[in-house]
Amino acid sequence: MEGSLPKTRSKPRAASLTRDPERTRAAILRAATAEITAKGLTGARVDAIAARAGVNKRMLYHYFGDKQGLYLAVLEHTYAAIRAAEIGLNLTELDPVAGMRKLVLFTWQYFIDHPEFLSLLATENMNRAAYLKTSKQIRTLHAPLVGMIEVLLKRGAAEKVFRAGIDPIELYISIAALGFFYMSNRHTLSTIFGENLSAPERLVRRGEHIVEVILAYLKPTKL
Amino acid sequence: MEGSLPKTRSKPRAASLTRDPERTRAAILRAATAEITAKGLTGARVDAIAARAGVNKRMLYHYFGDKQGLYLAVLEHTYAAIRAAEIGLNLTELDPVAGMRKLVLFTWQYFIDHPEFLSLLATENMNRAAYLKTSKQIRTLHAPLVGMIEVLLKRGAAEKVFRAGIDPIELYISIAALGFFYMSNRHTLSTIFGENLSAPERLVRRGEHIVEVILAYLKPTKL
Amino acid sequence: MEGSLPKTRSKPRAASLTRDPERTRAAILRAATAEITAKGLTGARVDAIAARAGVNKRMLYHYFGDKQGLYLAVLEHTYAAIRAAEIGLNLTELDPVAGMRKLVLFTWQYFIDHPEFLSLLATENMNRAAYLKTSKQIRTLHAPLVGMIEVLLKRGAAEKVFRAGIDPIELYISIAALGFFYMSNRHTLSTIFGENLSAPERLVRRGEHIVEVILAYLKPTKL
Amino acid sequence: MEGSLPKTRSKPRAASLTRDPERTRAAILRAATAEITAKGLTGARVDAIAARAGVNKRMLYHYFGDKQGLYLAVLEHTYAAIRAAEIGLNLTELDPVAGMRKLVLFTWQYFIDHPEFLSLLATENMNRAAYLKTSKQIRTLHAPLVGMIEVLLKRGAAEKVFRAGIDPIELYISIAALGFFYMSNRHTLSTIFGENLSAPERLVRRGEHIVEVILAYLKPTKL
DNA sequence: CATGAATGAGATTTCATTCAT
DNA sequence: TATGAATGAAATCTCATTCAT
Repeated sequence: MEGSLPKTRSKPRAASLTRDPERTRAAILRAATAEITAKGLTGARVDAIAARAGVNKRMLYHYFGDKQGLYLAVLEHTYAAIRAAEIGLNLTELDPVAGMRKLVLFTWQYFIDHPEFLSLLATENMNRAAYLKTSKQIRTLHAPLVGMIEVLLKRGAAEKVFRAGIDPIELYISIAALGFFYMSNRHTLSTIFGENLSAPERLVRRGEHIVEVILAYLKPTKL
Repeated sequence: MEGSLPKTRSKPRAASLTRDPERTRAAILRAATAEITAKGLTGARVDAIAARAGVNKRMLYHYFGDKQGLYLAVLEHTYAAIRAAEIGLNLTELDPVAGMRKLVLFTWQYFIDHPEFLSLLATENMNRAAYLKTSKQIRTLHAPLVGMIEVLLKRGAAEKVFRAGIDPIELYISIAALGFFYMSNRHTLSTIFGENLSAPERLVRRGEHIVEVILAYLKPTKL
Repeated sequence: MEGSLPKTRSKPRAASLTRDPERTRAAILRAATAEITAKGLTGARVDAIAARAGVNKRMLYHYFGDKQGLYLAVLEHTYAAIRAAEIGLNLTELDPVAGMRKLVLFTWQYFIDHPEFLSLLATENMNRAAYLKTSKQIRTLHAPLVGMIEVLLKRGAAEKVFRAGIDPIELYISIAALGFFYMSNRHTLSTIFGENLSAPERLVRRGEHIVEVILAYLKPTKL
Repeated sequence: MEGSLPKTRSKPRAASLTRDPERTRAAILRAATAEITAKGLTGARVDAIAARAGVNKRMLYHYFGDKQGLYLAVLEHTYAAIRAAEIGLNLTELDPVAGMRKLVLFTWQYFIDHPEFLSLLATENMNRAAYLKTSKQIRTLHAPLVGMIEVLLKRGAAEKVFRAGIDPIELYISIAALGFFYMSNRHTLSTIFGENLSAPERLVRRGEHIVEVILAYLKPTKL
């Protein structure tokens, strides 16, 4: 009978914290992202990642093969995140100036919110993009972005609010550059200029500056 | 308390070829710069640096204390080099627009010519500028640069060729950003945009673009 | 920022024989005690300790952090051993004179049997007890010893077989001194006096001498 | 003429600090004694000795051959010093009790004043007196000391102030032990007993204790 | 006599990875 | 699935000693 008094209790198994493969995998990935973006690929320690994830070291190898495999997983996961975020941007429904402003500010805010993305790009560039080159999806994923910018530029030129002949890739690199460099290099810049560039109000001011620079560049020259 | 006489060590052999401390120090610094900028601080190997410099490993410790001391020396030396080059520009003798153009193009060309500078900054920022903050010279090293830009901006405003109220630090960060990001991230950018951003003629075009962006931003708004 | 994927390391081979953490830890501690007491802290070699323990060198760091941590463990373990042995004496059940005699002879025999204890103390005193001072257990470890001696002295005074007013710490230092110095300095003493102080019968005679000295000191002065 | 105005001054040679072999040798010996007694033989650093002596490292090798030779010189010099001090003790002119008291207090005070002597003995004993055994003088140097004690003991026995049948070597070892151990182990003893054994008034008290212990031992047993 | 740069051997410590349980 | 002890290779750093100047 089920309702009877307990006799000898069955030895309870040690309460394994996870036993949930998905959770374990996710915890490792999160820990690895933090560790690798903080210390770089060679600086990151496998032991530290396992400890941070609260998981046995052996599990890293079980799920990701080796440290390099873990790095690739982190990279893919991080890129996937930014792609997902970009989907929500419906620039083409706005007027050209408002659309451009939105793109610029979105990009800037994304860098503020995702320092791990900046770190990872730095790491990957030091690596001469060795991994990224092996990815087939990456390339096609950026076509829509360039397309969106092209549409904005064309409509802006037609409406005489933008100059004609702007190269969308050159422009996008500049939009990214103005935010990326500020955020990725804010520690050295703060040190050499003796100013705290990470202060929230300073970030707002930087965002406005970037918008100004980009819009000034796009503005048609008056006769 | 220490017992047992030490084993007599084996006799060292023939001494070095140089006996020229300055040369040795410089060779180590050069080798360390190359190795550290290629592999990062944790990725760089002390053995590799010594081998590249053609000196005994022991010398690195003799001259620089330890790996971190060597890294700090590389960092200071690299920063000093760009700031020294900037001083040689003599911008204040030119008219404001020409002076600004010269500064922008110099900065851009410097990044092209000194990829090690870009790498080192990336490494140091991953470290949250921990080493740079310990350097006492660094801060004063940058005052002249900001001063030069201020002079240019003031004279440009007086001559009505620049807008008034431009923040020189904000401006310098943008000048640097437009070149730095392009060069430091050229591997990933080339991959995602499917264009070889390292081609010489492409670099020239980027330089012109940066000048355009900066000058458009500085241009006074017509009424 | 760290670039360049790490070289894949060569695959480790067959694992150890034991897989018995307690045994491994104990083996390392035993080997370290032997090596450090024979050569001193700086003279002891980590490689030699690992070899003597029959374990991989890496394990020393796994269990004890570093060489200093290992030294501290040796120190604590060695002190704990003598204090534990003392507690087993049950002195308080004997009459005062017999109890004191037993304590003196026990202490003397302990020094004969544990030359590593003498060496370790010499090493640590050269260090100005720097390591011992960091140990939290050590202090409390000695309270029982002093307590035991106090009880003996009080009972002896009450029974008029000991003088009153004896300081237990001063007394214990003298008990230890008379044996410790003889054993720890027996090599130089044998040399300068031209007598083999390590001969078994000589050790017995010394033990009797120490008992005599201590009991003469404790004896109440007749009027 | 000597009184004329100076013309071109002869280039003054850099003011070499020493150029005085004896001074240099003595400085090295002093520095080596300090370093070796503080850190032990293996713990002492050749560089540190040279720096402390304010002398070029090469000089150590010039004067003493190698590190081991330097150790031997330190040992010899230190022994020579205690021998010199003992010469002034004219114990045999005093009455037995006063003479014994003087010997005990002299020995105690010598240990207080010469901690380097204690350290060196500890080091040499760890070394199993390997060096001391090679010295031919050492042995004969201690005969007078033993002789002095024998005379005191005999006269004391004759005058019925000392027991008969005391072994002078056993006694001397005890006299030395009671002071040596206290001083050489004062760091660990202070730590485990939680009392500052190095305080000046504490040292005075210890001296009195040692005298008491020794005289109680020598006292004839009343019938 | 004096300097200090240079050396080779070897010390301690770190690391990604694997294996017994 | 999960644990953490164990491993070999290689990293950083130290040291007594020698040599060119």
